[in-house]
Amino acid sequence: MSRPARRKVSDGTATRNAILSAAVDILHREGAGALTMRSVAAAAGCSTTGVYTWFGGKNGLVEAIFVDGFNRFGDALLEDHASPPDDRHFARLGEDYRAWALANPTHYMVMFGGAVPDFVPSDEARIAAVATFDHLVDSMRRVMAEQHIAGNPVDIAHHLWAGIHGYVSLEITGMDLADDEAMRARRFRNGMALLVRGLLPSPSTVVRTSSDSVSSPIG
Amino acid sequence: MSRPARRKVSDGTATRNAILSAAVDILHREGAGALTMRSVAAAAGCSTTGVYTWFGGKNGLVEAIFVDGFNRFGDALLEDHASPPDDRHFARLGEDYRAWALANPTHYMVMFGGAVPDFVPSDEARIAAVATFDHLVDSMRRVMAEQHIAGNPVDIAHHLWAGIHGYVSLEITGMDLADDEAMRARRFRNGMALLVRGLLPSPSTVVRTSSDSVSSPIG
DNA sequence: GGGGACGACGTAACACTGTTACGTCGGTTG
DNA sequence: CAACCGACGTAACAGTGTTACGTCGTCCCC
Repeated sequence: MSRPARRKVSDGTATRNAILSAAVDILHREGAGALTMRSVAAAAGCSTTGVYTWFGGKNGLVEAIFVDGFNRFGDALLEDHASPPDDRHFARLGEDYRAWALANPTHYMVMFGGAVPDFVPSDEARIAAVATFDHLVDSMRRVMAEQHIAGNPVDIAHHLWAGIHGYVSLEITGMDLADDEAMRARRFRNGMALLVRGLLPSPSTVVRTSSDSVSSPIG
Repeated sequence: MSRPARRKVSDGTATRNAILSAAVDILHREGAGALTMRSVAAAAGCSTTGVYTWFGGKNGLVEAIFVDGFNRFGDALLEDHASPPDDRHFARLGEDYRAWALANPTHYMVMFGGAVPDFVPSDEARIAAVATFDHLVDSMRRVMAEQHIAGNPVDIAHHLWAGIHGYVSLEITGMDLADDEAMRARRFRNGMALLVRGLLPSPSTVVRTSSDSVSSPIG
C-alpha cells in the first residue's frame, strides 16, 4: 500500500465493493449464519479466493461489514445531529436509532452484539466506529452548553447510548416480553423520556430545587 | 417421555450432565467459536453421536446452555430478591447482575446476545428464562407497594432491566470506550443510581430538596 | 426363563465451512 | 521489450454439523 497501486482496465475496488455489498445483502436477508465465503463469492460473481485477495479472510470481511455498518448507521443519525436541538432532539435521535437498528437487526448485532463468533474488530475499525459516538457527544455538548447544564458530556452521552442500546438490543434478540410492536414502541418512548429527563434536567428546575452548582444529577 | 423411562445400570442423565457441564466449561474458557460437537463430546468422554442422543443437535445443546445459564444467573440474583428491600436494593441487584455477566461473558452473550448464529430458543426455553425476569418484577412490585409508588411494575422492571443490560452488553462487547475498569464501574454505578432515582422517585425525597439521599453527583 | 423391543451408544460417511498452495493471465514498470 | 506482480480461478486441506447404520445391554411381556 506504500507504493502507488497498479490499476487494471477497470478500477479494482469495483469488485471489492461488489463483494462487500453482496455480503451486506446476504447478512441482511439471511442472517449471520448464512454469511459464507462461498455464498458471498457466488453472489458477487467471483471465486472464493477473490474475497481473500480483497479482505484477507472472513475476519477482514466481517470487519469491513462492521465499518460499513457504522458508516450507514452514522448517516442515518446525521441529520439528527445536524438539526438545531430543541425539546424533542434526543427523542428523535432515539427513534431514528431504534428505527435503523430494527430495520438492520443482523447488521446491528454484528456491530454491537458479537454475532460472528471469534470476530474482534481491529483498533482501526474501532476508531472508525467511535466516530458515530463522537457525533452523539458533540450533540450532547452543544445541548448542554445552550441549556447551561453542568457535567461531563462524554459520560452523559454514554448513559444515553447505553440506555437506548439496552432497549434495542433486548428487542432485537427477542428477550423483551412485549405483546406487540405497539407495546415495544410505547416502552421505548417512555424509557427515552425518562432517560432524557433524568440526564438533562431543565436548568430552571435545577436552579430552583438546589442552591449549589453540582445540583445537576449528572456531573 | 409418556411411558416410564427405561434405566440402564447408571442413571442415564449422568452422561447428559457430563456433556452439558463440558459444554458450559468450553464456552466459558474458549468462547462460542470453540463450542464444537466434537470438542464437547471429547471433553465429556463420549462420541459425537452421544451429544445427539441427549440434545438432538447443536441447537438443542445451545438451548440447554441457554436454560442452564438463566438458572445460574437467577441463582446469583436470588438473595437480592429475597432480601428485604432497602435504599440500596436495586443498586445491589445491579452490581450482582453486572458481576455475574462480566464473570460469564460468553454465557451471557449466548443468553442475550445471539452469540451462536441461527440459534433461536424454543418457547419452552424462553418461558424458563422469563422466570428470572419474574423475580425482578416481584421485587419491583414489593418495593412499589411499600413505598406507595404508582405505575406498572412490569414496565418499570423492564426499564430497569433494559438499562442494566445496556451497560453490561456494551461493556462485554468492548464497545464502551472506557479507559479502565474503574471508569466502567463508576459509570455503571452512576447510571444505576440515575435509573433507580428516575424509576422509583422516593416520596420522601420528592418532597425534600435534591440534596438528600440520592443527590450525590453522577457522572 | 426366553424373545422381542428399544434406548444408548460408536463408526464412518455425507455435505459444507474457512483457508491455502499453485498456476495463469494481463497490465504496469524498468 | 522483458520482468514483475497483483488479480484472479482450480483444487485441495482440515474441521464443522449431521446422519445412516450397526451393536450392545437392559427392560418388558409372554
